[in-house]
Amino acid sequence: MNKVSLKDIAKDAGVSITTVSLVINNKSKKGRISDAVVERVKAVIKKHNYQPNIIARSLRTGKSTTIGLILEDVSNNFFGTIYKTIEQTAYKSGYKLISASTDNDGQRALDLIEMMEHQQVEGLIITPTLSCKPIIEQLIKSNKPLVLFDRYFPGLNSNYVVLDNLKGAFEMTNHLIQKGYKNIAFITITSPMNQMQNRLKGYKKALKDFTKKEFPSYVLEFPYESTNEDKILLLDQFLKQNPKVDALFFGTNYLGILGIEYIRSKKLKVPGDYGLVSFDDHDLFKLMEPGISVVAQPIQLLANESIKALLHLIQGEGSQLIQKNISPSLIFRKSV
Amino acid sequence: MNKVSLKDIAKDAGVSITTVSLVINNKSKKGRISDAVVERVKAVIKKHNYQPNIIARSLRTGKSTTIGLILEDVSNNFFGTIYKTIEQTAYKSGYKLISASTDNDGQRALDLIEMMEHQQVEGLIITPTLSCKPIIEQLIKSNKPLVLFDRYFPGLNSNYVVLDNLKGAFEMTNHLIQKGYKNIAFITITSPMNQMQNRLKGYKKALKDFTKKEFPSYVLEFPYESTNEDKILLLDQFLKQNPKVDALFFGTNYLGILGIEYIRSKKLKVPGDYGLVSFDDHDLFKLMEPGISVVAQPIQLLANESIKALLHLIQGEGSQLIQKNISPSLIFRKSV
DNA sequence: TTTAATTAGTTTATCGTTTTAGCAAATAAA
DNA sequence: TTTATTTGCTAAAACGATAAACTAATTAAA
Repeated sequence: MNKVSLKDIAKDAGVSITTVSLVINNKSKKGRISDAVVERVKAVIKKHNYQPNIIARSLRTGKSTTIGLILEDVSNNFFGTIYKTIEQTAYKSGYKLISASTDNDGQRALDLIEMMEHQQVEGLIITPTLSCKPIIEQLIKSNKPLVLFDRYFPGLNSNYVVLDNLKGAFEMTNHLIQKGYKNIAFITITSPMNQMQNRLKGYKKALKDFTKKEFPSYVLEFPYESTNEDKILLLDQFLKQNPKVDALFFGTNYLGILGIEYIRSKKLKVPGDYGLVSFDDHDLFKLMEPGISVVAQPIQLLANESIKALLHLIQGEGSQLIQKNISPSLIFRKSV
Repeated sequence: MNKVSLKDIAKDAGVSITTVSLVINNKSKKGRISDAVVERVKAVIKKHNYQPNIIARSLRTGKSTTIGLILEDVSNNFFGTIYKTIEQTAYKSGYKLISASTDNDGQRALDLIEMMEHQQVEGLIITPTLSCKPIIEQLIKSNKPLVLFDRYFPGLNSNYVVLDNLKGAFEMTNHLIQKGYKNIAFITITSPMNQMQNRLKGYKKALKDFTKKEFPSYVLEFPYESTNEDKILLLDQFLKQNPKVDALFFGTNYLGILGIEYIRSKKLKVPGDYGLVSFDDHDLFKLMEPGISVVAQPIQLLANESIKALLHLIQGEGSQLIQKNISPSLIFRKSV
């Protein structure tokens, strides 16, 4: 290889490698290198277009300048955007990123965390699955810089950045109430992680806060492992058993899409037969006729807060817990 | 740090670090280490849950076991899926990935390639922008393992994995002809890269091959920098100037979506007023009523071929050029 | 019996940095 | 003038692995 090293630069500049190293790391003051020598060395560096070998540097300093990012699924627009935003900030700050998707597979999540540890990442941002709890406890104990994303474990004192799911569901339910709907159904999926539970809580809280028994709660929870066909069937059953229901609030965007398919197959009208809203925005909700009102996540903000928090932890500034509940923004379209 | 190193294992097992290293790298045969010692060492490794320091290994071997992946935009489902698939295969093969998005920004693409070189990636998969041509030429000359993805430079002898865009456009145009459309418009965007040009070529080839002057060609090319509003306006103008047009073939999915918005705003019917098809699949095309027929890219296959090719190059097996034109699959829905 | 070959390891150099400790010369203080 | 301090720089150790060269003991061949 024609790669130039410190040694080559040192020889060409007629100084020791230590001197070159000091110049590169802007420690010439501390190393008491004269301005003349600094200039000379810099010139030689430029001449050879020298860049330090980061692997050697990592070995010596013990810092990999690598961050691990574990998401649910990068191929999905939400996580893809998160990834892209985090990546950009990380690079700007001199860190590289290694990332992977769990697809909500508990074992895979554990394997990935271990793999990242092995890759000597300096810190981790993780969208955890339930299975991660013990290992996350360990990581916290060992003082590893760690930020949970999208969901967290209420019992654990971890750093996290999540959407304020409760608030989002609460406000959207209020919106439906104000629009005159009396029998609002919340359609969700049973999930062991707290983000889904908080959405349900927000819905229930809205009903409770605003009413004197007028507003009954209708909750349909799909089993976690149910297929799309199962869900359509369950939804059909549910709506037949609850004919009074006049508005549907779907707990995630893919449930919302499923709902739309159902509505269409039954030739029902939105907002005529049902008011329809969903958690999480999606292209389809924007482009459909009518557009679907949603509780949208401020994706860039979530990503920025996460990486900001992690860099803060890595750089060891302060040791307070960072726990951010980011407010969602409601987007009103024509489906209500 | 409580990190155990080769030295610790060696001490505990009562052997030299070389012996441990040989065991770890499965070179005990070549190093003539007795089975008994191998077993003892392995036991100690397991006991300490030792994993070699990959940074030290990289420094010594000169291999970073890192692959660079430069895509157009990971937040978009197509590239996100590509990323995810490549990542999985890479990890399985012991490589880690560092990736980034260009957003089709020429300067950014160049910066990213340089950054990846600095990170000492062993090979690169790149979705190039026009600006990349010179640096790619250099990379080829320096024998860097390199696979272009999604598009390539016809003049350069590079490895690549791309969709057979010509074939896709050709077949879809034929499909429209067979369905009885006589005045098919191809709506595309001017792009300096060859993938868009090949789509246009495929469309023109189909018209030429199948007809004796019966089938005129109608091409609308949006300027590269036009806004969505510009495009809608241009489309409106174009259709008014060409009232005979009875089918619209959009060159990319986001143009297709734009087309659908236009159709909707004008209260036109598909396939009544216009047959409508698009390149690249999209959720919306599946879920709309009617579903839109598309030329779909076999995403997993494209990703697998790319990473397979790169690993092949990195492992230095054979030096023939790898140039894959992957056939698209046409998905027929109700829009024709 | 002597020599050669094989076996089972070890010693040492090295990858390219950073960092600690140290050495002269120059300057300041006593 | 002698001693202490500062200035300007370098030598050498270390990070944790791999790989080439080497040693000593045993076995096989001559």
